[in-house]
Amino acid sequence: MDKVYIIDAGNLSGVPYVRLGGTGNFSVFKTFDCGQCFRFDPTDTSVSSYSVSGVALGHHVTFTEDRDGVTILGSTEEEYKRIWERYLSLDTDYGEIDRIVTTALDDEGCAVMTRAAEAGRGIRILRQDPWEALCSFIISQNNNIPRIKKIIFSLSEKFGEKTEDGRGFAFPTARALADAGEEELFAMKTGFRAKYIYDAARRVADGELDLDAIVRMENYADAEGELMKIKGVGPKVAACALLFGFGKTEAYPVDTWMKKVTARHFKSAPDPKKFGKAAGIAQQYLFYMERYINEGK
DNA sequence: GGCCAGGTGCGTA
DNA sequence: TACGCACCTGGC
Repeated sequence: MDKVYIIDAGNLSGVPYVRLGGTGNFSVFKTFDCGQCFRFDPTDTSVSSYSVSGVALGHHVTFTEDRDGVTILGSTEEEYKRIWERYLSLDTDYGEIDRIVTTALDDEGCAVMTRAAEAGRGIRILRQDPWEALCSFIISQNNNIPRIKKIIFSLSEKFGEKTEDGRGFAFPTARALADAGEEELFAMKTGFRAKYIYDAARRVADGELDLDAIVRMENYADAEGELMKIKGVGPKVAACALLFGFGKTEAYPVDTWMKKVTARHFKSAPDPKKFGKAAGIAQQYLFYMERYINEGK
């Protein structure tokens, strides 16, 4: 298992950067291509390197991978340790997670999971902001990724704070969206989801729903139940929010892709409980394998 | 022009 | 409990 370490840090025309080594088990491409996050776009896709840029946790950054490692442009060494190491889950031992994922099922299931883990190796579950994850996956329902991104971008542009470097916009707070009101949200092309976003924003802004308390909840069903009080939040949206924003790695979102992959490779759907806290990563590996197959590569 | 997209709520049996 | 169907919008 590779241990990620800082190679060096410095400034590039006034913009701070950190270079990381030991990133063999971290793929920028797969992490930002697996549909967990809607705020990053590819900015450099040349043969020898790959970059994505976007806003997370209120900061605008660029993540670049090449054969030497990963560079974070827009981050000091201090910010890496305080923010990005955790955001990217680079503090987590994925070797151990992969071991669980590939050994938890029966022989046939393990064979499938071994292939899935190979396909998805390098994916990291991002630790995103709880509110942003919740709101983003409400928007994602019955929707496609380009349009989800577009809606989130325009919501951020209109109701979010500008980032420090002035290159992007933070995701709007629940208070900002609650104050905007349902009609304003509808005007942002959110469609029938406007009332759902508004319901979520209002509950969070009013303190009726305490997202930090949900982060601290030990019991998954309790956390899921709390989120599902919101209109428009069912098991799938709750699972995505809990996995990508609330640190609940036992969450196992089942969507149309997962139904396809399950039907294709398993006699009967695997029981996510068997993966324990690794269920979310198992799900991501299966999901990624299915998308990879469908892209015909 | 109709169908579909990383679901959910609601009405009906 | 278990279905079927509508839902905003944009892209094909």
